Amino acid sequence: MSKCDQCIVRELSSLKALNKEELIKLADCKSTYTIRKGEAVFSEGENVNGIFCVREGVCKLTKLSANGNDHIVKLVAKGELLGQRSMISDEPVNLTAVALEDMTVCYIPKQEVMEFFNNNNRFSFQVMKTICGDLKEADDHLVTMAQKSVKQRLAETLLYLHETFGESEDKSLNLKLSREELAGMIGTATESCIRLLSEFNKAGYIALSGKKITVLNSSALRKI
Amino acid sequence: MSKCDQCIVRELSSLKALNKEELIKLADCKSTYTIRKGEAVFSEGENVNGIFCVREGVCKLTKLSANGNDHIVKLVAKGELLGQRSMISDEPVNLTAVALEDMTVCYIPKQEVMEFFNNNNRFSFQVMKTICGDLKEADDHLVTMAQKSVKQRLAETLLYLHETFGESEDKSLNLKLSREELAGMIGTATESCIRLLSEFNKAGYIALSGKKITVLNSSALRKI
DNA sequence: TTTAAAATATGATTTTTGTCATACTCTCGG
DNA sequence: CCGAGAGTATGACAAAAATCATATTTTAAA
Repeated sequence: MSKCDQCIVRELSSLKALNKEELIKLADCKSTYTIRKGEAVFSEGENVNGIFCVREGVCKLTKLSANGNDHIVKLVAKGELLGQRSMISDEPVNLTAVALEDMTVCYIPKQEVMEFFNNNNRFSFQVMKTICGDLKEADDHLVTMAQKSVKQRLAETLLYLHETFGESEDKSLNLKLSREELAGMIGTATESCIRLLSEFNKAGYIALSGKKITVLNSSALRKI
Repeated sequence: MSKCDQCIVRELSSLKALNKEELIKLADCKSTYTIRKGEAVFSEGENVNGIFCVREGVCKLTKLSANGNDHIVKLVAKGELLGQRSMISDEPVNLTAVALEDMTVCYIPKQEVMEFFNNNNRFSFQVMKTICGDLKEADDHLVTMAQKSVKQRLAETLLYLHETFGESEDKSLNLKLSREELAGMIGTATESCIRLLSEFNKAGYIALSGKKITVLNSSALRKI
C-alpha cells in the first residue's frame, strides 16, 4: 500500500490540509483503481458515496443533454478530486466521468471524508474554497456559452487546452480530443467544429495534422 | 433592532443551523438596508467582506460579458443568502446584484460568519450543501445554454418564472422582467426574445399585455 | 397634461450555425 | 497487406438567430 503523503493529489488538492495522523488513516482506507482510456470512473445517476483522487491521467465530466448530445462540462487533471459535490449533497452524481487517458485513481469512502470534515476545520474550509472556485468557473463558463459565438468559444477552448495541458515535443496539444469531443466542449455540431478548425488552419492560427492540433498564433486566437 | 430568530432567512437558509446564542450574536452585529428597485446590492469587482440576507424582494445576479451584454446568471429571492461564494474564496465578487423589486437585506460581516464556521460544523456543512446545490444548478444551466435553442430556453425560462415566483391576481407572472432582462437570462438578442414571445402569444401558449406575461399553456411550453 | 425618452414590436436582410449528403483518410484487426 | 469502420473533411442547403431599420406603445419627467 502506497503512502498518501507523497501523492500529487495530497500536494494539490484540499487534502493538503490533512495532518500526519489523518494521512495514515487515509492510506489505510483508500482503494486504488486503474481506469483505461474510454472507461468511466462513474456515470450520471450513480450513487458514489465517496470521492476519487486523480493520481494520473485526465478525464472529462460530461452531461447528457435533452437532445442526446454529450456535453463536456469540465476536464479534470491529476492532482484534483472528483465527486465531492455529490458526496456533500448526498445525491447521485450529476455528471459522468470518462477517462481521456489511462488513469490511476484512489477512492476514499464517504465515511472517512466526513470524519475529516468533523475533526478538521481547515480541511472543510479548503473543500469549500475548491467548490466555490468551481462555482465561479461555472458562472464564467455559463456567460461564455450564452454570449459568445461558436468561433470565439472554439478559440478560447484551444487556448485553454494549450495553457492548461501544454504541448508535446512536436508542439501539438498534449491532450488529444476528437473533433466530436471538442464540439461537445464548446456546444456545437461536430461539422461546425471541423469547419472552424479548417478555417483557423487556413488562416494560419493553428496547424492540423491528423488528430493533432498545434497552436501557432495564440494572440490571433485571443483577439477573436 | 429586530430579532433574527423570526426572520424568513433564518428559516430558509443555512442560518437555520445556528443555535439560540449564535442568533443573538447575529442580531447584534447585523445591519439592515433598504435597496430600491434598480439599485445594486453590490457590483462585480467590489470587496464585500460579508454576506447579505435577503429579507424582502428579488434581485438578479448579472455578469458583464466581453461584448458588453449583461447576462443574468441567477435570480435570488427572499430567504436566500448573497455573497457567500466570494466571502469564502476571499475574492472580490464576480457578479453584480441588482434589485428587481424594492428589497430589504441584512449584512453580516465576514468576521462573524467565520466564527460560526469555526464553532458550528452543522452550519459549515449547510453552507457547503447550498453551494454544492448552486454548482449543480450552474452545471445544468450550462448544458441548457450550450445545447438548447433560444426558443427552448425561452420556454424553459417562462416556466421557471411561473413555478418559482408564481402569478399575480390577474394570472400574469409575479416577477416583472423587461424584454431586455428576459433576453439577458436566456442569452439572446432582445429582438429575438420579443419575436419569440410574439410567436408564443400567437400560438396561444402565453398572453401579452404590456409588460405583463401570462402563461396559458404550460404543457405546450414544456413540449418545445 | 404634455412630451421626450425608453421599451416594445415588426419587417427586411445578413450572418451564423445546423443538417444532410458524400468523400476522403486513418487506424486497427484479420 | 487489405478492407471495414470510425473519424475527419467539405459542399449544398436549410434553419436559427443577429443586426439594422423603423414603427408603435408605454412610461416617466417636466
